[in-house]
Amino acid sequence: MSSRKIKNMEEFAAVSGISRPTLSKFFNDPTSVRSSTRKRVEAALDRYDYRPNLYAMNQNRRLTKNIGVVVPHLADPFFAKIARTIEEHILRQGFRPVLLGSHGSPEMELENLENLRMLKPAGVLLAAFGRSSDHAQIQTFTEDVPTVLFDANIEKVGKAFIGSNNEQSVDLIVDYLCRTGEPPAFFEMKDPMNPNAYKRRAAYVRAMERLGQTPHLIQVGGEGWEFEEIGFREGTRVIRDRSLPSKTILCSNDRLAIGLLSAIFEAGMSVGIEAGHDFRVAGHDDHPFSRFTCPRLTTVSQDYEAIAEKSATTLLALIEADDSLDSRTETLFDGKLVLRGSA
Amino acid sequence: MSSRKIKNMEEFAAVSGISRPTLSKFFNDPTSVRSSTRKRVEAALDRYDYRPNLYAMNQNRRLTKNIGVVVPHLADPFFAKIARTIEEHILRQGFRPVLLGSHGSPEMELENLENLRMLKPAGVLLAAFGRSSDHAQIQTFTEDVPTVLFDANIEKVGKAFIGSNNEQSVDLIVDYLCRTGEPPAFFEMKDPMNPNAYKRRAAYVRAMERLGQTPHLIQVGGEGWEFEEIGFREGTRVIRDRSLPSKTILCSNDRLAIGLLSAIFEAGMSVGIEAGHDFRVAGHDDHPFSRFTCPRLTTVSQDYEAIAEKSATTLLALIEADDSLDSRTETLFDGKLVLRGSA
DNA sequence: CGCAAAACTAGACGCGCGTAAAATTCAAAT
DNA sequence: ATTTGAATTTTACGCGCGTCTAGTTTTGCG
Repeated sequence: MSSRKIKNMEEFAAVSGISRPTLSKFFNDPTSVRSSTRKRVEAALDRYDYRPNLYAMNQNRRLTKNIGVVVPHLADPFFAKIARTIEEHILRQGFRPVLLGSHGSPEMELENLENLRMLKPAGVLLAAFGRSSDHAQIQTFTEDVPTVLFDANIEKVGKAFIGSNNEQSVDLIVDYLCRTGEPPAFFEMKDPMNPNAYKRRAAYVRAMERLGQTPHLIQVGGEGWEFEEIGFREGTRVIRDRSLPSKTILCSNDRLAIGLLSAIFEAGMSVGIEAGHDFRVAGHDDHPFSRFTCPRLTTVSQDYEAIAEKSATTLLALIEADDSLDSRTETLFDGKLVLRGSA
Repeated sequence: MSSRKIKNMEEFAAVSGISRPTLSKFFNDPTSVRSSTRKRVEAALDRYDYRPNLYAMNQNRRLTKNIGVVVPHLADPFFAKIARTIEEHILRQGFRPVLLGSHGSPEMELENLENLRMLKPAGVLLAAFGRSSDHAQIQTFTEDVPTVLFDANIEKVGKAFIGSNNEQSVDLIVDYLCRTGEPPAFFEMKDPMNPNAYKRRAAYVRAMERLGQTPHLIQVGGEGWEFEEIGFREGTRVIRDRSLPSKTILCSNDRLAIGLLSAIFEAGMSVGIEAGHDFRVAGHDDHPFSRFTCPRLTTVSQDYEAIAEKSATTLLALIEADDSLDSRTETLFDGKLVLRGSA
C-alpha cells in the first residue's frame, strides 16, 4: 500500500479515476456518495498515499469537523476521565475533538473559547466554572457556536445541559448516613466556584430537615482548585479546634474528603464505619482515587460514562439538526451509593 | 474598540493604511516589522475587529505555529501537570500547543502522531510509551518533524531527551532507607511499559550492592496504567502470602505505592517511620496525591517544572535553529528526597 | 424495456492568505 | 546633503479545496 505520494486532490482524482468534486464530497462525508464509488475511493486510498490538506479543507467550510471540549482543570482526574470518554464518542462519529483545559482560571476559559472561534468548530462541549461574572461572555459565545454544557450548569446558557442529579445523590447519602449512625455535618468550601457545590449544600439542608435532623454546615475558606490541600489544612484546623458538630462528616466532594481523611490520620485519629473509630467520612463523586484512600472512601458515584455519552450525542444531534433545537433541555443522571469502609 | 468587523486581510489593509504583505509579516511574527509599523498595526487592531483566518494562514505555510504535546495518559495527574507547564511556556513564546493524550494505548500514540502530521506542526514534544515495537514508527516521525522526547527516553530517537536522573534519585532514597532502618525490597511491575521503570530497577540493584545489601525484587503482574489498582491487588496478595522479604518497601512509583498503602491498611496493618509499625513504604515521583495518603508518602520528587521548562525551551531553540542541531542531547534532572511519615 | 431521479463528470470561480519580484520609501550613518 | 541598506508598497501569482453550473451517466423501479 501507499506506493506513491499524491500531493493534492486533483492528482488523486487523476490516478483514481474519480472526479474531484466527488472526492471532495467523499472526504466531507463518505456516506454521501454511492457505495460503489465509496469502495472505489477506498481502494485507491489503499494504493496511493494521499490525505487531504486539513487547512485547505477547512478554509472554505463555514463549519469544520472540529468539536471543542473545554474543561476547568485537566489535572483533576475527574475531568480527565470524562474528557476522555467524550473524545472517544466524538471520534467515533467522525469528528475531531480539540481538548482544552482552563487550568483553574476563568480567564483562560474565555481565552479558550476565543481560540476555539478561530477553529470554526461545529460545536463545543463546555464544563464551565459557572462564576457569575463570566456568564455574559459565555452567553455570547453560545449564541455563535452550538454549545452543550455539562457538569456545571449555567441557567439558560447553551442549547442543553447534562449533569448529575445532586438533589437525588445527596439525598441518598444523607439518608444512608442518618440510618446507620450519627447524622452528618456537611464539610464544604465557603465560596465554591462550582455551581454543583451550591446545589449539594441546599440538597443537604433539605434532606436533613426532611429527616427531622438539624443541618450543620462546616464552611471552610480557601481559593482555587487545590481541594485536597484545602481539605487537609482546614480539616486539621477544625479538628484542633474541636469545633466539629458531628462525628459523621459528609464532604461536598471526594477531593475535600481525601484531604480531610489525611488530616484526621495525621491528628492521630481514625475513620471507619465500625464502632471504636473517631469519625465517619463520606464524599461525593466517586473520584478515581477514592478507592485507594485509607480507609476506602464511601461516596456517591456520578455516572461519568452516561454524562459523557449523553453530552456527546446531544451535541452531535444538535449539529445534525442544524442548530435548530426548539428548547433548552436539561438531563440529570442519578448517582449510586458506593459503600466502602469510611462511613 | 472593535467597532467594525473586518472580514479579511485585504480589507484590514485598506482601513489600517498598511500593505497586505506587511500585515502578513506582522501576523507571522510581530518583531519582524519595524516597531513604528508594529504600533500602527496594533492601534488599528484595537479599533477594528479583525483576526486572520487560521486555516488560510497555515495552508501555504510549510510549518505552522502549532506545537504538538503528546503524553501517554492525561488522566494521570503527573502528566496533566507537566503538560500544563509545557503549555504555558509554549504559549508565552507565541506558539499554539496542541495537547494529545494517548489514553494508555501505544496504538493511539501513533494515531496521535499521524494526526499531528496533518497539522504541520513546527515541532513536537513527546512523552512516549517506549515500547520497543513502536520505535521504528516513532523514529520515522521524528525524522520528518523536529521532536523532543521527555520523561521517557528512546535511544537515539528525536533531537533531544529531557528527563529525570533515576540513577541519582533511586540512590538517594535507597541510601536513606538503609540508613534509617531495614534495607528496602523493591516493589514493581514485572513488565512495565515505561523505560524509567527499568532504569529504576537497575539503579536499585546497584545501590543495594554498593551498600553491601542483598537486593530483593517484588515483581508483580498486571497490564495497563491502573497502577493504583495493581498496587492494591498485588499488594493484598503478597501480604496475604507473607512473601515480603523486608518490612521496608520501595515502590517503583508513587501510584503503585498509593495502592500498596491502601492494601496494607485494609489488611489491618500499619505503615510508618516510627517503631511499632508493620511496614515502611516509600515511593518515587512525588505524585500530586502523595501528600494526602495515610500516612503521607515519603518519596523522591521529580523536578516537574525543570523538565517541562527545559523540554519547551529545547524544542523552541531547535525550531529557531531550523532543525539543524549537531548532536542529540540528553538532560537529566536530579530528584530531591521528600521525607514524610511513611518511611 | 423505458423513464425519472439520483449520482456523477468537467470546467470554472472563489476563498484568504503566503510569497516572490521590482519599485519605492525610510532610517540612520557617512 | 549624500549614501546605503533595510523596510515597505505594488503587483501578481499560487496554494488546495469548496462549491456552483451544466451536461452526462448510472440506478432503481414500474
